[in-house]
Amino acid sequence: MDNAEKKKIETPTPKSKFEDSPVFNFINNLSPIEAVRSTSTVQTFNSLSFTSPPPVFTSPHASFHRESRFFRCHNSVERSKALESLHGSVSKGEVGASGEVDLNKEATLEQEDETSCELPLILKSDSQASGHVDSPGTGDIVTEMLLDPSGNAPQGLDNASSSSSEDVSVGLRKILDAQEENDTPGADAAELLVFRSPNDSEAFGCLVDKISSSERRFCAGVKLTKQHDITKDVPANANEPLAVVPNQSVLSLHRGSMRRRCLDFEVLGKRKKDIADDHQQTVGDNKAESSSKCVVPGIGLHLNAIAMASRGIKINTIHEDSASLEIQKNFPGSVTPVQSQDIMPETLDQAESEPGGGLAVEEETPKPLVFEELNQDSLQKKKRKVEEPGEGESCKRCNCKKSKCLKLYCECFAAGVYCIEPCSCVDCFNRPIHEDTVLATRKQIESRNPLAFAPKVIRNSDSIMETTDDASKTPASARHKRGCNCKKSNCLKKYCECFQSGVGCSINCRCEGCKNAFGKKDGYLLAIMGSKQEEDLSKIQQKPDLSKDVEQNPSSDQPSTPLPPYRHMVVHQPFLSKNRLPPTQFFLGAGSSSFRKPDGDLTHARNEKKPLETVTEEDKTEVMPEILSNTPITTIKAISPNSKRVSPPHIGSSESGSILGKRTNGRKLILRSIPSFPSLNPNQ
DNA sequence: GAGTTTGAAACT
DNA sequence: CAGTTTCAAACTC
Repeated sequence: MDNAEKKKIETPTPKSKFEDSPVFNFINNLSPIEAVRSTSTVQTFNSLSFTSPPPVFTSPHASFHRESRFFRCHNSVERSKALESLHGSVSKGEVGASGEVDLNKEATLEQEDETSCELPLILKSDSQASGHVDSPGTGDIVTEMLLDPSGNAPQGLDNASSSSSEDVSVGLRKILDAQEENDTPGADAAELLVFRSPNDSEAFGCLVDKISSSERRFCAGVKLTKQHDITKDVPANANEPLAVVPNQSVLSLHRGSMRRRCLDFEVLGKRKKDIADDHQQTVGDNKAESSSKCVVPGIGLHLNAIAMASRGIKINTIHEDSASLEIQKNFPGSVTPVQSQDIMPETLDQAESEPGGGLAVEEETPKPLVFEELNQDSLQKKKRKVEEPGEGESCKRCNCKKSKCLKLYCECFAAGVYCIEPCSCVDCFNRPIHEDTVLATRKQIESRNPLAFAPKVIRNSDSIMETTDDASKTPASARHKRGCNCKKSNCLKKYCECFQSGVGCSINCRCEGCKNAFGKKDGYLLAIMGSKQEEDLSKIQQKPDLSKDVEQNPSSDQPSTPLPPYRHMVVHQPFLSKNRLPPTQFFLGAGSSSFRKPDGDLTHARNEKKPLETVTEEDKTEVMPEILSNTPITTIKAISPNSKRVSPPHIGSSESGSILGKRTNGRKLILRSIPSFPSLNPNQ
């Protein structure tokens, strides 16, 4: 059935024969839904087919898809099993099998050819889909599904599923074949499909699903070996990284996550095996291995990586703002997963691709696509430069003596990354070799505290800038999840987690004598109080639709509106959804710097942004963030004349719990995540 | 680099 | 939940 159909489809059949051919039957079988599917598919292809990875397009999409995909991976052991089984079947298919396999293989090969070039993984898949008109429709569907599981894919699948489940398996086989075939891009693609998600997921991770994000981080395992292989394959000469650079860069952009050194608990299957192999080979020289990992500057998937990345970025951005410089220095940055994405991929790729790889701070951020600029030599030098002195900074390293790096005391472990060579830990168990142990320990810890591995800092987009221009410059939106408990440091040293994260203290803090430069607890409280009052007033004065207000806010919002900075970021990263979540990233990236920017800049940014985004989107984003954010804005009065946006919820009560608002809290979260996704497509 | 301080994490 | 201990980072010298 499938074969016949596929062949028919592939080979241009005279229309006259259609009636007789299976194709005809196939067509007949097509339901109205099918038509819809094709339509959607077409759209997808069109957009995707445009090889040049429009940052805008890719990132949103990618992140979007990845997220869902990742979840799958994560949630289901089945998946790994399925993959394994499929994997196993691959060989079988090659040997024996049906035409399907052959076809698939061919397709795969073609894909490789096409994709092996410079196209980002995403594009690879895309190209596959779009490029192969003749390829089995099912295959396309599968691809589509994989690429965008959350998006249109499901529909396509449904339709496809009607044809048969085999199709799906075929599609998977394709991927697997590619992978098998090896380190080549194809393999990469396979991995990408699976692993890219973590990255992006992080991006989304923000407020909506912290927990999940934390897990994702952990899951975002990366097989360095593979990566290296990829690198080699791309250029004819492996020894000449230079040639590779461009390609890698491109690739890296889209699959930065892969390169991260992370704990991968999810997919233990093949990758795990590989890792184990690697380790066995280098058991004695764990260091060597780790070093390789270490090479990756941003390695740490998680907070660490982010922080590092953000640092680089920040430094650049920060310089602009002299005032903020000091603080910036002290604060590596924020910890937002999202941000990492932008930065990390490149950094990682570069670093990895290059033997000496270090962290090219300057290049990474600002100009993601400019790989050519990076001269390998210079790059290496830079990296080394950065690495050496900053090693401590660029890479998280622990110094654990007794915890075996299996407790949250260990920064690496807490960040969800494996310890690497540079770590000075003793009896470290936080190594890929002990993956099982690590996993078990992690679970144990999570059982105690589900949020143990969640980001410590929650950044809300909206509130970000709510602070006024004020000196306090408190990143209103960003707050430490649990708050600090400082007694003697006055929240002015890195002992204080709030301070360390570059965020102000909040109600959650139990600190004494808080003088947090990013925002005092008192200020926070006052802000809340003030906001509440304002809100009340506003409510009284304007009882119109809340929804209306919310929507209006974005556009009409006062300078006080936090959005601006946020939007500003958006420009670079066109995710609508990100707007909210990303705030974090934004926040971080610009991190502290962002909020420090002069109002003028902010305003400007706002203005610029507005045009870019649809009002709707903003509205959505706007509303949500507010709700979510506890943001205490120090100068609420000045800020929110309208007081529309002013967080009604916050006002709810002086206490954090109440602040969020009973009703709003849970509900808001949901709204946020859901609406944003759909919106993305339309914009694109 | 060693020693001290600090506060989070872990334990009771 | 509170008190205590353990731990490693941050800090100081």
